[in-house]
Amino acid sequence: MRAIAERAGLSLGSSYHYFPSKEHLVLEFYRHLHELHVAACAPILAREKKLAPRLRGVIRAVVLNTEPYHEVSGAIFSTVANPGSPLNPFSPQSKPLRDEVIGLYAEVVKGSDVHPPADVAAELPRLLWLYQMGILYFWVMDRSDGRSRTFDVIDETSSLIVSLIGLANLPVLRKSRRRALALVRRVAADPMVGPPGE
Amino acid sequence: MRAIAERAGLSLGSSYHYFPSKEHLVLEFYRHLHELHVAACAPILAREKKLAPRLRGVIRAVVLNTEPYHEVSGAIFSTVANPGSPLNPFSPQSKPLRDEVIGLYAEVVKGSDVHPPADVAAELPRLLWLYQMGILYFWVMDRSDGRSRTFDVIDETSSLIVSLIGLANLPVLRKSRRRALALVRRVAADPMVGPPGE
DNA sequence: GTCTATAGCAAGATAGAC
DNA sequence: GTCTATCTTGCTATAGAC
Repeated sequence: MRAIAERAGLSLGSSYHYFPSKEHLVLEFYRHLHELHVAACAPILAREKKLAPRLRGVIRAVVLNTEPYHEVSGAIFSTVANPGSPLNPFSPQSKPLRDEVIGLYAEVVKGSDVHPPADVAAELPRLLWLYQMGILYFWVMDRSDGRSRTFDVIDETSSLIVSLIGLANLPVLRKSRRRALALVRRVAADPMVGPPGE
Repeated sequence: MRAIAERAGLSLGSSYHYFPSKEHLVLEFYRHLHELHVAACAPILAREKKLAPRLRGVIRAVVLNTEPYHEVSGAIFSTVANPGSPLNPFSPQSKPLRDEVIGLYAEVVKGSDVHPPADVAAELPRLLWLYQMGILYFWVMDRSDGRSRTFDVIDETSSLIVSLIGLANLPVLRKSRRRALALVRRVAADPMVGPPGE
């Protein structure tokens, strides 16, 4: 809070005039990042119709957006990782924003040329949100120059995911697919992660 | 440290006679848990020859072992999640123990009836270690009675992983498999995660 | 709205007597 | 080896003057 107040050209005390607590401030910060992200994604989603570049572009945009805060991301992550924290991405307090992000990934899939089977389509946005979380975790740890490792991982994994979706209908994979999706549904029904609109 | 000293029937000051810092204590705690885990796995690995129950048993044993510390696991996780912390599971300081855990998963695969292709076999132990990390993260967040959700996830995912390994040789999956494993090799070469013996 | 000053707390670690 | 007492630091948040 001291560092933030200093950057804002304010005293520590004054910052509490604008935000009642650190948590409120950080939640606003999340929302700010998300709005930047949505704006950065708009041209990508308008231009690209193939799923792979859509997914790749949106995930790359997350990292590019968040890059200015990489230095402090470790500290943020430490507090956010606490299961009891309202800032935890799986917490009920984070649910409104989480649902918006999941909605963005619904748009990534819906506006693409890929039309997965209904059971896949139903869970895919949430799974892609989880994928984004995984990438962000990798990014937090990544100390490579220009974050090249993160971008490498994004390029490869996004391509792999799209390939896997294409293969999901193969008879040999169908049984595993059904079991995996049933599991995702069960876990998502948990109040900690929660379905939209609860 | 205060709480630990109290549980040990010591004063705070005295606890520093046995451990030079909190980090040293926690690393010892990790090692203690790992040794319990190895002991718990021995009968499972001696009895079971099929990969699925071996993996399932070993992962379940991790959770069962760690269950007494679930209440504080969130706090531990908070400090451990920090990329700069020596207690971070991906840190160089954690490497000796990490390699031992990876070795345990090498044993899980090696002693089983499944003989995956060489490229898969080379990276599988590290991937299973990562899988264990993911399960532990889920477990930290899990507030269900008796941790039933975690065990549900373990049962399903371990089975799915073994199925996927069995399918890895299918011609339709071979290309994705090669790309995925190449990526894992590249990332594992990173000093943050690091190959054994560096 | 903004400031300074400080309350209040928790934590890691140390000093020095016994 | 163990204790008590304390240091030091870092943090969130508030009080109250201007």
